[in-house]
Amino acid sequence: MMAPMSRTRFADMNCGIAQALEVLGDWWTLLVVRDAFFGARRFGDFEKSLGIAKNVLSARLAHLVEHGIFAKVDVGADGERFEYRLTEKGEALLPVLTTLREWSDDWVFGRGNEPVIVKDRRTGRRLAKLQVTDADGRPLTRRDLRTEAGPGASAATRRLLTPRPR
Amino acid sequence: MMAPMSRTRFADMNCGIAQALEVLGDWWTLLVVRDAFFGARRFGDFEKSLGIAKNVLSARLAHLVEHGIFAKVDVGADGERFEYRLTEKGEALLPVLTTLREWSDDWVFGRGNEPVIVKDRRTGRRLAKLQVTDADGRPLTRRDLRTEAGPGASAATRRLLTPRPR
DNA sequence: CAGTATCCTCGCAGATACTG
DNA sequence: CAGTATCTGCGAGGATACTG
Repeated sequence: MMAPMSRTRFADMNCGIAQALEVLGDWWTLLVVRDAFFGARRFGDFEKSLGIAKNVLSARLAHLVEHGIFAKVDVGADGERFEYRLTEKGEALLPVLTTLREWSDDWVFGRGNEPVIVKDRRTGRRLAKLQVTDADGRPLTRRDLRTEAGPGASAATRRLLTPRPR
Repeated sequence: MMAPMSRTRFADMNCGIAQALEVLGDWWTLLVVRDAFFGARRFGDFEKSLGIAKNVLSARLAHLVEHGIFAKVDVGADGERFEYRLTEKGEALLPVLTTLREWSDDWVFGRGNEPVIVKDRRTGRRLAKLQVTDADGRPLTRRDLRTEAGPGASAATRRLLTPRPR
């Protein structure tokens, strides 16, 4: 009986998508990057906005630095203070986040307050109706759940990463 | 002493990106979707091309069906045969995969055979040099690792999901 | 404030045997 | 061929105490 193997690594698959996922696929990773686009720089920024455990955040940041997505920059005028800043490689992830948000806008929430109808592409048959509601069952619109872009984000970035006005 | 909590769920975060990751964030999920774009339809198609365990694949497919990304279509002319087909919602994920692939092309591999230089965005300082090599240390180009698009993929899809010719 | 060090626990995933 | 059932285990991630 063979021992169960550890998780398969995608790094040696012959596919750019798999490669990207190997770097970005962890649960928190893309959210950390998102927060960076929203202006988070310091350890505490990420910690507060994500509500992530310190050790996990530490590991994620190290991982992202290791892969050249963040630069750990010494800004220690007074002592040892660091900031995590997006590199060019990191900033190149903006389109990935943008398309994720767009997909979510269109398909996880409705664009306005109408539910999302999931259809089979060929037959056109309705497969599911998706509607996000509040605790009382009243439908929520995408605007009710607006992402808050931090003060550090540029106007252009904020526009890209916040939900489209219907 | 409090018991450690289970993994944080992103579903109730006020952010479309988090919502999308809640659906797509599992390790295999986007690769399964990718294979669907490449023409995979049957259980065995995914199993073979991904080398994924049966039960895991089963769970992933069920998850994707549940979220309306795949439709489980009965094509049982002879008996009980099913196919998993992308719905409209599923097909809308193509831009997500495309931007992931583009990012990988540009930043994980070099575009051609030149290594990727990771720079700090502001200072311009070089942080890392990335180069994919074979077992003997010889640099590989992105073309050496070409993704194979299956026969089921349309020409347009294949073009979008395969590496750019340098 | 910015982490590091521990401990703990479930969730994901691998292997495999089994069913129609 | 298309799964389901079961067992197993790594490891990501949560909580918390501690350090400069």
